[in-house]
Amino acid sequence: MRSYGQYCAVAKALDVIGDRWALLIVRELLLTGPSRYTDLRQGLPGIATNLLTERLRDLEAAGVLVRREAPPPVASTLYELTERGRGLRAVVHELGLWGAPYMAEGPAAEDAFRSHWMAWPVEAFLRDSRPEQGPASLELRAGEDSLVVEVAEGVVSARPGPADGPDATLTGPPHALLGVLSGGLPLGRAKERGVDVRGDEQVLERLLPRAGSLAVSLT
Amino acid sequence: MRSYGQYCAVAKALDVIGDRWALLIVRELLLTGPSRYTDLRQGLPGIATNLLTERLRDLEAAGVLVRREAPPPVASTLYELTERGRGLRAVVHELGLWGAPYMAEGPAAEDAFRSHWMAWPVEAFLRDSRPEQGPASLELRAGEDSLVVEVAEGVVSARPGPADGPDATLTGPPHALLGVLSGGLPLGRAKERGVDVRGDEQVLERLLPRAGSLAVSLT
DNA sequence: CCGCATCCGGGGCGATACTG
DNA sequence: CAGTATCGCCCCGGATGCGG
Repeated sequence: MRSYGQYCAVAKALDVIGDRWALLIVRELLLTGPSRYTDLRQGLPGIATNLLTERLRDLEAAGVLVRREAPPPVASTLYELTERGRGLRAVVHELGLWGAPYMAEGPAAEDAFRSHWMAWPVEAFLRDSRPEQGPASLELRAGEDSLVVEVAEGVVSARPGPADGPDATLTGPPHALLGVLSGGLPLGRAKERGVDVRGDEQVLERLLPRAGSLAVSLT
Repeated sequence: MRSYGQYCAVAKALDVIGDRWALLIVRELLLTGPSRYTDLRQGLPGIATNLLTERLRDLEAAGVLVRREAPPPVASTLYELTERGRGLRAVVHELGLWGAPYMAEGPAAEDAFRSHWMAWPVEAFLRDSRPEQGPASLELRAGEDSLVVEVAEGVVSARPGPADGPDATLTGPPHALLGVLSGGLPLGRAKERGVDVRGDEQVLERLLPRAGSLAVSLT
């Protein structure tokens, strides 16, 4: 992008990651780790292929990410954040916090959704209230893809799915699932809104926040 | 700007403040408080007047800022952040932290600079090491305009200048002044680089960080 | 002087088609 | 799978004009 031409740290940052789609590419790499071109495209619905290529080049030139050749038998090029790129975690996190209220309205008619985007609310909202219990896993499905939430020794983590024999599976529309994650939508009401729970419901009780306990509600 | 069409908090945030110049307008209002159109233009060198107008309209429609009619005898319209707009402070702060390393290289040939942009490094870097002493003031000048730093009872604050009888005045090129503020450039070397100190130099010793004590150096 | 509105050229962006 | 090529459009940038 054209430089703002201002000797100011905020302007200099925007010179590098202020381009359209740039921070969303960083979001994808933060959420999913090293990714192939096609995976990035999958996680960035709406992006034009030439723009994705151009941004990847720009961000590589700026030292935000690197291309890496995966060893055989995969034999594919991977895009991976550098240390400098991972330094954008706080920026993306604050943007997500600020944008969270817009999620309460529910998706616009044409909005796309990917389950792995829930990794951010999962790590922001979910806590292990029973750290003395053994490890457990939970699969979230809100469309084609899925997200796996794993908890062990008090630590909650998320990664793109699917899960291998999860203790529970939560399926439903994105808005309802986010409502459940944020604690604003009790499980009973969520079921009325199309959320389906399979497996051990106690995993949910272990992880979910209490209603109204958070500053941000996605209901 | 055109929506990303993604049901994700980060994308929704960028739908609102991802437009070019939008976050820099927020930066200005965070730094200087309620401002007139002309003052904003002064603090945003390089912006086209139609774009400033258009962004102000967009941000007003989004609830980030409000227009307010100043009472006589000023009789001017003021632009002011809403509570929601002030919520962007953390976003701008993290962007500044991430962009700070680019300041170390010094300004590009065509970079503009405004003294009040130093308000961010001032509040990020300066601490009152002698809170038992009375209030003091310091004026920073790096061009036409100036920034006033005031310290009282351990609290350091900054506002656009000029100062009324400051205890000390620091004048010089932007890069050198930032080096002094960040603690990476000792005052002796700074004087070799064109920094001029007038008044009570002890005010500086009271405020400046020790060399190397900060994670970010602007030298 | 302040606070815009209008006009126009250029380039970034978006959608699709195509290729090694 | 991982891009390249093409093309239309709209946003952006710079200049100018203009009413209060």
